[in-house]
Amino acid sequence: MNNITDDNYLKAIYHLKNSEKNKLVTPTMVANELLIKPPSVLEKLKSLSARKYLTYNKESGIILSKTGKEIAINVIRRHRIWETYLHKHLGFNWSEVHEAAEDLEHVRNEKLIDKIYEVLGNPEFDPHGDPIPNKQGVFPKSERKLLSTSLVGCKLIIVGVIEHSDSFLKYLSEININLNDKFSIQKIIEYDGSIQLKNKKNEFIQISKLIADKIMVRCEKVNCECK
Amino acid sequence: MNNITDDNYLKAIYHLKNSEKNKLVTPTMVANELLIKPPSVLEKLKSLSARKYLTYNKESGIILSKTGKEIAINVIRRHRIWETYLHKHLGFNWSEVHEAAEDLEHVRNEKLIDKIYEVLGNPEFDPHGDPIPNKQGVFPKSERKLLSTSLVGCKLIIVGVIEHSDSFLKYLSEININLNDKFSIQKIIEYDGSIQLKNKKNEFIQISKLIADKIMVRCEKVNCECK
DNA sequence: AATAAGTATTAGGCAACCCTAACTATAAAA
DNA sequence: TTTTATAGTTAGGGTTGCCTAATACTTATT
Repeated sequence: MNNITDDNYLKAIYHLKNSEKNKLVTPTMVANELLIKPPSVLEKLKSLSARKYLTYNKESGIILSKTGKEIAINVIRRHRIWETYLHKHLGFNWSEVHEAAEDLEHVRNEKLIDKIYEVLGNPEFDPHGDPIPNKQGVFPKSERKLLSTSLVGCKLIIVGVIEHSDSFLKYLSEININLNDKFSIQKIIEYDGSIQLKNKKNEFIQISKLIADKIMVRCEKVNCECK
Repeated sequence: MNNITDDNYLKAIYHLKNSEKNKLVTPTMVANELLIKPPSVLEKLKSLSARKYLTYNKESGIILSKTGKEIAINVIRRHRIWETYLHKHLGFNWSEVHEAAEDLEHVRNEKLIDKIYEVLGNPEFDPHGDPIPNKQGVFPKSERKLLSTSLVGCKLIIVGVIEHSDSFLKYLSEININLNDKFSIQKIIEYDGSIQLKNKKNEFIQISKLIADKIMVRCEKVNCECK
């Protein structure tokens, strides 16, 4: 439970690095992510870099060191394991898990996290479809891609979402799209990029491009053009 | 997760009040309990009393207000529910539960604590035999008494321990005394107050007065003199 | 009553985190 | 190129939570 702030900074930096690939991570980006002001970030960066968790300069931005990355991955690991546990063992739904996990991720008791990981059967993905790194910090491989990059005829399985907001997750539940559901792509409207899906019950579901950009899928059609 | 320090102060004060009944709670006692120095306590007391969680003056010592007591009981409730959960659902033993619970007790997600309490079947006692207050803050009744106040012939069931230290709990396990075990009292040595117990397998276990002072029991012999 | 011992308090400091205000680069736009 | 934003930085502040040193009380003990 010590160093909750360190945890949060390192996690935020890690996330930023991975979301905006190739772009560099700046103090202002971190400030926005953590809902604080840039000077606070600057100050903390000094402390974190003094402890060799990262380096920072204007040219290359903030770069996590090996140790810094390990800590961040560990926080993410704990977060996702808890989310999975809350979902599978305590009946929390898609949109409820995040908040509780946000606190639980800071509990550093190793035996505890090992135990619930084991009880869950060493899962590779959390209830949002996000990969759970193993104890060595290695993420599982998967051929996930954005729904919006799929083609007519793709046989899809929903493997994850990019946005975790309550409203988004609730919307998905409402239109009957849930993790591990299977769909085929019926039609893609050129005009606005919206997609018509067909589910197992032969019902049709219409999805806007905006939504399709936030859903991760795996295409199970052999040799599909989409890959 | 906010106000972890407030939680810890209020919990410490509550515990002190209840352990040293009738005695008044002083700043130095709190400092010792929390492993900090008296001036830190004095300072915090100002803040807590400004927020009406307690009152303090030299004559009556530190006295929790209704709200203060509620918060303390809630922390204790969360702690004991987690301990029970770790023990029953995650296979932690007697001496392992405390440390993890010390962090988990600060996670304030109500749905989470309600859920695990429910999954456990609304238990009334934790793995150390300590009572778990219900959601309204009411502790369950029980006729527990110290083993050291028992008499020859008592038919006892172990319902709790007063000390939670690792070494103590490990010792009890080693000499084969565990929660809910049943014993009868075979002999009491006047000279040093040590007690000879007989277990269900007719094995004898010798216990010093010091140990007997830290074990809570319930006597199941009808109309026993010990009450 | 005088000394010793321990408790309560005040004063003054330090570190962690966060903030606003103000200044400096830097990059985009006019 | 000059203006205008925007991002980065520094300076200076506030709060919380903890500390040491010094002082003021109390309470035993001699």
